[in-house]
Amino acid sequence: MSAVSKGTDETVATSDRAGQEIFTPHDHAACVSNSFAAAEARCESGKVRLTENRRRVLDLLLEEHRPMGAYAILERLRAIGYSAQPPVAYRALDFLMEKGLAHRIESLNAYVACSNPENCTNPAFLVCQVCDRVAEAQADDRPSAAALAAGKIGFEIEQEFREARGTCPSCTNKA
Amino acid sequence: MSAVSKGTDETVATSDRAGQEIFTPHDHAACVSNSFAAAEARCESGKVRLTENRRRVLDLLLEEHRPMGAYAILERLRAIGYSAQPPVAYRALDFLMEKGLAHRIESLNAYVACSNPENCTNPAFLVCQVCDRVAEAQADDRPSAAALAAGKIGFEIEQEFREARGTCPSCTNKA
DNA sequence: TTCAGAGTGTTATGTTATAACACACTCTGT
DNA sequence: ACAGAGTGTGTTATAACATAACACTCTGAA
Repeated sequence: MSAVSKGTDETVATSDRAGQEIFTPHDHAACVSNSFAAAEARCESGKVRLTENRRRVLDLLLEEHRPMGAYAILERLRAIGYSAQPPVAYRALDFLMEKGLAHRIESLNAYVACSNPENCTNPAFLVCQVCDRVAEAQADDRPSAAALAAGKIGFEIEQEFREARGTCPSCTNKA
Repeated sequence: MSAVSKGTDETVATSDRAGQEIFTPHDHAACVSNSFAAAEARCESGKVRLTENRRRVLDLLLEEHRPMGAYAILERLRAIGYSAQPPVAYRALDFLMEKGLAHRIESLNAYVACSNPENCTNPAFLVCQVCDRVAEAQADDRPSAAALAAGKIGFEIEQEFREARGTCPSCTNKA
């Protein structure tokens, strides 16, 4: 298994992290190596390991660079010659999410690799309903509407989900 | 079928719409009549009808006042003597969501009655992971982090999902 | 009165996720 | 060396959530 992408649209790097790198060419090889570097770093300290299975799933997510359902991941794993029952995918995904290397897109029941694992605290996702890609944006530092409401009533937030469905710029232009 | 609640915790009305009415006593009978009034109003103009099925499902959601899975709804429908296959629930829920009378909680795969159907545009949901209730807050008028990111890259947002998982005040106090 | 559109009933199936249990691997302390 | 704890895997089975498809009924307008 190679930690390497499919080789499409990975020519131009962008520095802005507003999310457009997903909908336009970007330095995908860097994505991959960043992500694996972060993954290894996060396993150094603890007792957990970046095992073969977990690598493979991370690799698939990075390669696709778009949300994948757990069963799509399983199919791919089988295609490359591994036996894989559902728990295999879910365990790997749980690990990756726990370590901040992947995110669940609630509105799609699907999973994506984190596009910025070094610096990912409050991601918001822009989900293109045409091409099915997802851009990950870092939320700004203003408290969200949910956080404000929570503060008012003494609700303690543990995790926020922010997702938006719509049409990405390149699909808008095609239409 | 009565458009009436179970009769618990429905004593004190609150006027603030920050969401606390879900986690504290409130005038539940008013909820119910507001919701049915809105439902009827939204059927006046069009060709669609607030049919028995749709009434029943709305009534159940209002009665529970917490998220219900589609299959929980089906169980309840059967319990009160109606045959009900999955499409029955999903069709009613689709209708209610289309008319803004119910919302889907993506992170739970569940549905709640809208707590403020007259004035509901950008709801954010606070989901208590202990008691399983959901408060619905109206988002403020600031653009969300997602909207800002979207604006920057020309992504056209159609719908936003804002959900937060955490612990509600009364469950925090019990702990 | 008939026709179109809206809604229902039903069967079957597709999709997503987890429980549970036996086993294997890898450290660590002795 | 090896026992024990903790971590991870393999596998079977099943739970939970959602939709496709088709025949039928109802209602209101032409």
